[in-house]
Amino acid sequence: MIRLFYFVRYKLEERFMDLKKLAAEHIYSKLADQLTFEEVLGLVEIPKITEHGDIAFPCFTFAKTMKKAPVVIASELAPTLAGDIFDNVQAVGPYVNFFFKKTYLANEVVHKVLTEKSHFGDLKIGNGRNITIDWSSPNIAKPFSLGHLRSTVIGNSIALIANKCDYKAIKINHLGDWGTQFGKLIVAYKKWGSEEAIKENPIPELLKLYVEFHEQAEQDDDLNQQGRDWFKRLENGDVEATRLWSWFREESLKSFNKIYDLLGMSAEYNQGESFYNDKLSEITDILDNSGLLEFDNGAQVVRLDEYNLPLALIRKSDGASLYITRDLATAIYRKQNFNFAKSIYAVGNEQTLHFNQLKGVLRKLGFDWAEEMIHTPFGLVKQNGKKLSTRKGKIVLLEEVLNESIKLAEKAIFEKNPNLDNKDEVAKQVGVGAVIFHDLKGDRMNEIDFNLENMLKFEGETGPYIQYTNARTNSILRKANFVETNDVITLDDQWSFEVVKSIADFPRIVERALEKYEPSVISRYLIDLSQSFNSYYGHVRILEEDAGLQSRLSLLKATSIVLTEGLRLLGIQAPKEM
RNA sequence: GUUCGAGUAGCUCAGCCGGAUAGAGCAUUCGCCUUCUAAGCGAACGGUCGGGGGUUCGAAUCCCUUCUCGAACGCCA
Repeated sequence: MIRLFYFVRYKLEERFMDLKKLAAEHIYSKLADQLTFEEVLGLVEIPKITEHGDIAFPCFTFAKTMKKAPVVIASELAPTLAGDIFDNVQAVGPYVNFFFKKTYLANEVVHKVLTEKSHFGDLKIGNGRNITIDWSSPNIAKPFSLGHLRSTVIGNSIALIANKCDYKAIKINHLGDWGTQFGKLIVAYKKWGSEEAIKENPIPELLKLYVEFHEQAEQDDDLNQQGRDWFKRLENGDVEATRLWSWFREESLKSFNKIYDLLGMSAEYNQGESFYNDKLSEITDILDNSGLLEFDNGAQVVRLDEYNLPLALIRKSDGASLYITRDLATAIYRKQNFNFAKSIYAVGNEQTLHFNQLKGVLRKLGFDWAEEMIHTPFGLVKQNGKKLSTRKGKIVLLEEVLNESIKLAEKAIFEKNPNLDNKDEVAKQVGVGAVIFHDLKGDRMNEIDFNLENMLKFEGETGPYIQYTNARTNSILRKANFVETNDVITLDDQWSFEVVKSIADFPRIVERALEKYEPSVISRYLIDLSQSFNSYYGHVRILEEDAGLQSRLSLLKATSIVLTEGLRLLGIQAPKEM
């Protein structure tokens, strides 16, 4: 009874949306006495070569039980596996190859997308539960670097993907707004700074002070002590220290917000490190009462041998807290206030050990939700094979990169489509889109060697290429005054079929992107879909006045919906014209 | 040294819960705008999937080993 219910639901909701499942269900219905549905699903695969059909069923595993050669089994099996959703089911060597009926699949897929619109691919996985995302987290008084761009863009996309899967994503900007460096900055400001200069040009001036401090401190160690003293005063609520700190923080936030506006991204909460200043006592009590703390060379540590991790240093010899202490308080605060189903940290690869230790300590403290803390690391941004260093003033300013990209987009529009209405807006969408896509195109863990020229390419596997493909579909739909109908889709050429199959894949892609917390699953997919579409466009004339016109336009509409939605999941706009 | 990550075409990468002839983009060469946006399409060129061993009917993919590169590794964050 339960099984039947499942089966009916499955048919209604998913039947047409996943070629593998669709074929597996069919094969299972013929081989139910020999295999379970899951076994069939595990065996079916999508062949690399189109001549081998849309779905292949390898017969090697039957060879032993049936005591026959796989080739023989395949040829015997093929005729029994035919069905009305297939044009052709044939044995080729040890495989049974299935060819879907193109018109059937095109009709199902296109109508489903036109009906569901941007909700196509929505998945009911999260049941409305919260996911917190430790997001962006630039350091106050330092420029917004390309490293923070990665956290911003990756975390934002993971949030959007989670929301599509029925989670409620909460991005929390864990600003680096506390620590000894503010003591140092205060020292530098008092020695060399000017109020007017900072008001005029906040971040570059603050950066100048920061760099100057580190240069001077190399000669004069007393400066470091003065820095520590001023930070102590700040912690103790000294009026002057607090005033300067607040001012630096405000000026920095203003300039960060300019960048967030440009990217079209924002946090649900700005809760930086300073936010937890008055929330450390709880974790301190928990640790003191846990019996886990041990003294080691004067400092207090927690051993994590059972996780094969080096011990975690929790408290300095002078009793002061450390990074991990603050992060423990942060994790507990987030659990208490947001009751997250998962807590994601979009933070660089170099902090993997830190997060493993954080998780280990929480686990030893008996918090079982530590299992739901997920660090989604990403590779470093380098230049000429070297890490970018703020301290030496070697840094690439994100704002300049974005503005340069927008300028190039303007130039491209001026050359290619000078009559475009809202040039400025589109240039912004394309320029910013190029930078975002470049960051999200590859595996998170890949290191990025910064290269402005590569970053600002608008041809090939780029953001603008996807946007252009979408603009193309919209241009044709406009020209044709397209109106949706319920007419049966009659597409049966090979090029449109590739587009149909790619569209049908979208829900699975969303699911996979969520499973792996990997935006590049989406970006890769969008490249595939765009290539399929552009190939179709190159081979078939869409605006031909014949019986298939409405079908072709419907496919374009469906393609546009999926491209737009996919770009949205990356945090990229999809202009209808460019 | 220990622990992670990575090594696939000249360059940047995809494929990695094993499957049939290892795929894209860039670069190079050639072709396609008097009909839908050429930010495009088609074609050519380009490979000891770091090396070695193993498991398997079958390995770029799994296991072992080795080399190379990167990151992290106690009082910074």
